[in-house]
Amino acid sequence: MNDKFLKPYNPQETESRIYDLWEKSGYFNPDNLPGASSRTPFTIVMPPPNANGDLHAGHALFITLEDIMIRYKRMRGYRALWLPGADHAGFETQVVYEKKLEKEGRSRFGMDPQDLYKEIYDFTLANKKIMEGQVRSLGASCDWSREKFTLDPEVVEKTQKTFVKMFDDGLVYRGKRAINWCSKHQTSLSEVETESVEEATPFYYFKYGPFEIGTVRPETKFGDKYVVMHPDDKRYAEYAHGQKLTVEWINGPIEATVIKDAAVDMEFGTGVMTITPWHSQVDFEIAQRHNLDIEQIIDWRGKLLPIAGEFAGINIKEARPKIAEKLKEKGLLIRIDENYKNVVKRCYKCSTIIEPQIKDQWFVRMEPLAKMALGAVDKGDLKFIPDNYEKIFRYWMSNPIDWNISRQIVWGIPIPAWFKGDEIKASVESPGEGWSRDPDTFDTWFSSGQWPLMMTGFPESRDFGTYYPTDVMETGHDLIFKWIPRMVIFGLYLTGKSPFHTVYLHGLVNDAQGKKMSKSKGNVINPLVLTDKYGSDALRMTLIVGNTPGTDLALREDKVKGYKNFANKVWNIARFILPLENSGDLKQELVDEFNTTARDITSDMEGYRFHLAAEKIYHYIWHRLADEIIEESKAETKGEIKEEYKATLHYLLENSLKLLHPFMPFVTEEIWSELRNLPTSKLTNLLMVESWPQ
RNA sequence: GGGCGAUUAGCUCAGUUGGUAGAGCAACCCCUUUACACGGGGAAGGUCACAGGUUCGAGUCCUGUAUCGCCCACCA
Repeated sequence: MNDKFLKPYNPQETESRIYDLWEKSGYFNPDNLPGASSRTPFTIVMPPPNANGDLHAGHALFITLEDIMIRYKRMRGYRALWLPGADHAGFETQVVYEKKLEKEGRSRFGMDPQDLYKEIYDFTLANKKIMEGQVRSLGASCDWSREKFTLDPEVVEKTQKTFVKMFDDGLVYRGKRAINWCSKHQTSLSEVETESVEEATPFYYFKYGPFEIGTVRPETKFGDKYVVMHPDDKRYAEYAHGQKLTVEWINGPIEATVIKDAAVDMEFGTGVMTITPWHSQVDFEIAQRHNLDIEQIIDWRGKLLPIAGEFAGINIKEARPKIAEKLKEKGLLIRIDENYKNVVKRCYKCSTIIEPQIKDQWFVRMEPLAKMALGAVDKGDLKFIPDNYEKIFRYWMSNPIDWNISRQIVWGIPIPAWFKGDEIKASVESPGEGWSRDPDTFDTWFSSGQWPLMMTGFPESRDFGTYYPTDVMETGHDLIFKWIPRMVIFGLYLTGKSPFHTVYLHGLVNDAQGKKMSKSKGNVINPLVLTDKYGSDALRMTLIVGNTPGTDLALREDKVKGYKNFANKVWNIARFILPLENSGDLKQELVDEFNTTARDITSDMEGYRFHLAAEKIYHYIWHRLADEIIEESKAETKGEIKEEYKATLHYLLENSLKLLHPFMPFVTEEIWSELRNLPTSKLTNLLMVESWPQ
């Protein structure tokens, strides 16, 4: 027996060596597995980590979960393929990079877009490399030979072709609509990139001619020359649609026009409102219905335009109280309701209040696509774990809002759209002389939504035939709206098949007190610090045991320590058993008992109950094999082992290592090589390709 | 305003189809016994949020209540 067994298990000296062994074996690529062509494929596409920072605890969790599934299926005889990649993460990365620029006293505004792109590209590639090393350190048995990046030229071109196809199919349109504008980041954002927070906002009642109007946004009211009420509202029956009135307003008298529209809620406020179509989707729709003038009041930086007269150039935040004050001086302020609660949208990155602005953008028509997705769920082609997420998915798909895919940032895939006067064309290459390209880039989810297709070699390749549709999509439950629907939609639209049959959603990894980790709270736990200290196997077990799908997990260091002790326990079991001669009969009742446990664990693995499987193998190894069976095997004479136990102990150790391997791959593989007395240069007979106990 | 989830031992959490409550850590007692002190043995600890209901039987199913958490939402 190797001398290293005389010392406690040392993950630091073991893990990277074992990982190299696996990687060199070539078995991460399932085409190299013994009998590959006759194996049934099992495929997982790794959610590509954003290549803009270190791996966090959430990454560690998904890498562990997916690696468990892949290792299990590989041992079960499947052609197990796990496809790794990295995401350029458009807006996310640009925000990270802008912060970096800010620290250096620089700004992206005024920079040459080409230079900026090049800088972010270098930054991202450097991060990507570091990140890949971190994924390896957690033991991920993914096929690096098939790795892709969302900005690989081939991926970019395919992504653009999808847009062109959707344009031809009438599924994308260029249109004016109220978009979510972040005045700090100078870009539009999709619905999922904003967060709505309820806030107490003063609600002002102003006198507007003969009417009383309510608003939370006096600063938008300069252009309000339409006063709208419900056609059935008897209180205002004397006023006719289209009637003109002269009213005294902020900067003097204006001519107001009465508009009757059913969009007005008679119950709310006074039942009368003035509209600001450029800065509200509801108002914009009313304006379109009646063919009204639409005028911008607030510029792209959040300052008032010349229409505001004396207030022009003032930031809207400062302008609001000033304008209210002026209206009060003019005797037009009736009262203020200070207790009004209003929902305010903010940029999910910088919390800047989102300003609705009307802008020409590309939108994806969601309704027909959402119907396809619902159909897949109805047919049972798409299942969710835990299953309550099906309801959430259905709800979202039943109320789809057209998706704005235009972003005014350089870091992304260019939208292949071309303009010449009023003409619009969609094509990857320039249509010719005189056409200018849309300067915008795609929302990052437009490319990551196609990720399962890209990773499997859509539209035609040997891989695509073999590995698409994939099997499981494992990701965080926070992506139930952001990512999952988009992948399902693109998969169904482009191939007619859902890109996966099962969606496994894990919860958030919180701090030891169960509180959400955040940089501002300073409670972020770096998983790599834990693996350095206790080993990756220990962290993996910590993240799995007791962690049910969809439920958040509190990451406690003492738990990690506990599983480091377990790794050492396994090590010492090996130390006890390995020197014993492996011969003679098996004790059938112990074998039967083990097999019953193994079947139970297998059933948990098949049912995605990894938290139970992990706990059961842990319990068996420590409290049954070590505490009881090994103790029983000791003879009266010191140092002697009962003859009839020897072969059985070998049997139980070997098979326990197999059951434990998906969870704790490093320590089990290390013991296995000693068990098989393998020279480290020999790459066959690795535990990772052994058969799962039946 | 809707929706979802949670409420089980001091702490963090398990408990698949209903059958007299489990783990890890912490705390208590004993043991340096020749695989392991990153260890072993033992003891202790819960009216499973509350109130009803279904059932021979409910932590597990149904209804309601309370508290906490998360998500969604273009009523000015």
